[in-house]
Parts: sequence; C-alpha cells; structure tokens
Amino acid sequence: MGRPRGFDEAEVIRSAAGLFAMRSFDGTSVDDLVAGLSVHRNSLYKTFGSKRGLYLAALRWSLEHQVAPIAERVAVAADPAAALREASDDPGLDLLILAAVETAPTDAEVADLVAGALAGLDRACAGIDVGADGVPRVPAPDPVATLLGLRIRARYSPADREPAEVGATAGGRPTPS
Amino acid sequence: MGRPRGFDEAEVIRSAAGLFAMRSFDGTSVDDLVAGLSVHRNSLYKTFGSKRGLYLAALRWSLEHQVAPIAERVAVAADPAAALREASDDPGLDLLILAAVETAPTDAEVADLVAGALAGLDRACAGIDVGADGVPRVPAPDPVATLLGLRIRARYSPADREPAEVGATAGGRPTPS
DNA sequence: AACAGTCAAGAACGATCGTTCCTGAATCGC
DNA sequence: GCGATTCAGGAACGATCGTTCTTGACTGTT
Repeated sequence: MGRPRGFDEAEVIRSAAGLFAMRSFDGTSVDDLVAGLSVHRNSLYKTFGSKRGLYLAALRWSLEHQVAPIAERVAVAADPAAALREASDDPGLDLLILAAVETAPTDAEVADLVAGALAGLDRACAGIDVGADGVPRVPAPDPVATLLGLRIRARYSPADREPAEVGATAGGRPTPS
Repeated sequence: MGRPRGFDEAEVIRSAAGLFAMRSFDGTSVDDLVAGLSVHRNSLYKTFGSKRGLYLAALRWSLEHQVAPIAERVAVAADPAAALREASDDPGLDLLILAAVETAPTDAEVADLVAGALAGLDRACAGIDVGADGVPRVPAPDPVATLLGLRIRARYSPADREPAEVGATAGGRPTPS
C-alpha cells in the first residue's frame, strides 16, 4: 500500500558509512547526506529517525560488512601477520577508528559497538603464534603504529569500563543528549 | 600601555589542548572554550584570531610539550619497548590521534603538523633493535592495536602525499575553507 | 590629571545546524 | 476508478555555531 520508496535502504546505509568515514560525524551535515545519498530529508528522518540513527546504522553496517570480514580473513589466514598488514590498507576500518576516537567518548552506544568490534578483532587474532621470547609475530615493523593503536585501546581498558563516577576525566563517556 | 591581560596565554593554550583532546575540534564549541578557559571571547579572538587559530596553537603546544617528550623518553630508554607501552597510557597522545583522524583530512596545515610529529616518533624509534627474524621487539602483544595504528598511518603513506589531483577519494585533504 | 590603549562583559550578527511541517504526486488494495 | 498511504520536493522552524560590535572599566604613560 502506498507509493514504493525510490531508494535502496541498504545502499543508503553503505554510502552513509563512506561519508561518515571520510568526514567524521560532526563533519558531515544532513545537507551533505541528502546531497550525497540522493535521499530526501523526509525519507531520511522517516527511515532512520535522526542523523545519529543513520550514523548508528552505518556504523553497525560497517562493523558487520567491513570489519568482521577483515577479522575473519585474519583468523583463517595462513600468514596472519601478512593478513593484518594487508588489512591496514582497508578503508573499511576508518569508520571504526573514527568512532573510537571521536564519537565513542560522548556516546555510550557507539562506545559499546566499538568495544564489541575490538573484542571481535581480538578473537580473530587469538590464534596468532607467539615467539619463544613472548613477542608475537606482529604485522609490521612499526612501533609508532602500535603506540597509536594502544593509546586508542587504552580508552577501552578494563580500568576505564563502567566508570561508577566520572568527573571531567578524559575517559568519561556521557550518554548522548 | 593599556590594561594588562588577566590571563596566562600559555596556560590557556594548554587547557585548550586538553579540551580539544577530550571533545575533538568540532565537538568543542567556542562557548565551551570561553567557559572552560576563563578567557573572554574578545580576548580569544584578539589573541588567536579564530577557533582554528587556538586549535593550531594547542596542537603545536601538544606536539612540543607532550608528544616530543614521549619521543625523547623512548629514544633514551634502556628498554624502548617498555617505554612505548608506558607511553600508550599518556593522554598527551590524544590530541595528535584526534588530529590525525578527524582534522587532518580536511586541513592541510594540521596534516603537515601530524606528519611531522609521526616522523619525529619514527626517529625516536629508529634505534629499537630488530630480532634476527626481522620482527622488531614491539611494545605489546596486541596485533589489533598495531592494525589500528597502521590504518591511521596509511593516510600519511608516501603514495598519498602531495596528491596532484584529488576527487572524492578518502585520502583527499582539501585546504580549509 | 588627562590621554591613549587594552581589557572585560555581554549583546548581537549572519550562517549553518538538525529537525519538522506543508503540499502534491505517485502507487498500492479494493 | 477510489480511497488510503507513502513518497518526493522544498520551505521553514528554533537552536546553536563561529564571529563581530558596542559599551564601559581599568592601567601605563605624559
């Protein structure tokens, strides 16, 4: 009943993921979205409720269709280190990284999605063999990259999870207004 | 001549770096800044020209007074791997990471600052010894962190530097409006 | 004491933000 | 065909954004 929608919801979500990954959440306006996704304002709000709703859908899509396949690829790879190095060229990680450092600190739901995705990647890497010296066969000879990644992960460390009381500390993750 | 300023410019820059590192550039409004820095709007614009001017000053301050000392500490450490792992708990890296993934893609000047900081960290890590198998003694047994860091760095790879022509590709780094 | 110049305080600006509303046109079940 | 429903198109909303302006208080120099 009624006129059929003139856009593919799945494709809109996928394109939105690309836009958000490229310009970040705050950097992508609703005008940018309606212009870049060829979806009307009305349909956007009817379908996703809000800009944040579309963002969450895009993030979930990215985690399922971009990040999870990467994890799967690493998990089954004959040479996991090489698979990880390849994965580092995949723009499919960008939305996850952006969500982790930009959106998660001020949106608990995003923080949970990010934490879940990181846990999934950890599981995929669980089988990577560790040398006799305890140093794993990491994907690249780049200590700086590891430093950056560790700093990102530090916000999701157990000590910082479920903070009972949070003041103005950097780890605070208030619920969205 | 004239009334002396009632605020410490260096301290304002330092506090601004903290705010920007916590809530990102777009996430920190000028109202937040004048409220959190106890500096009047007028003085802010008189001193730094614009919100972006204050941000650049804060980023430069962070790179010089937070990131550079970390690099120095790693460079002279007896155990560089342990020094890197310690550094990953330092919030002084947050503004650099945020600048790399949020601001740099749309601000060439920020991109240059980030690239310089990463190069400095690379120099600090140049002395880290590499095992006989070619795998360096990286700071942590965390392949996922390395993957995230590598993905961030991928935007600063030589193939992506000085793009002569840029369309709507993810690597584009247009000059700020 | 008088001037000059900077500061603080806050109102006000145009632009843009995310969101809602209104108006037709199109397509379904009947 | 007819009514019901959902779509597209675009104007319009209040809120907030970054920025500027106006006013008056304060201080260093002459």
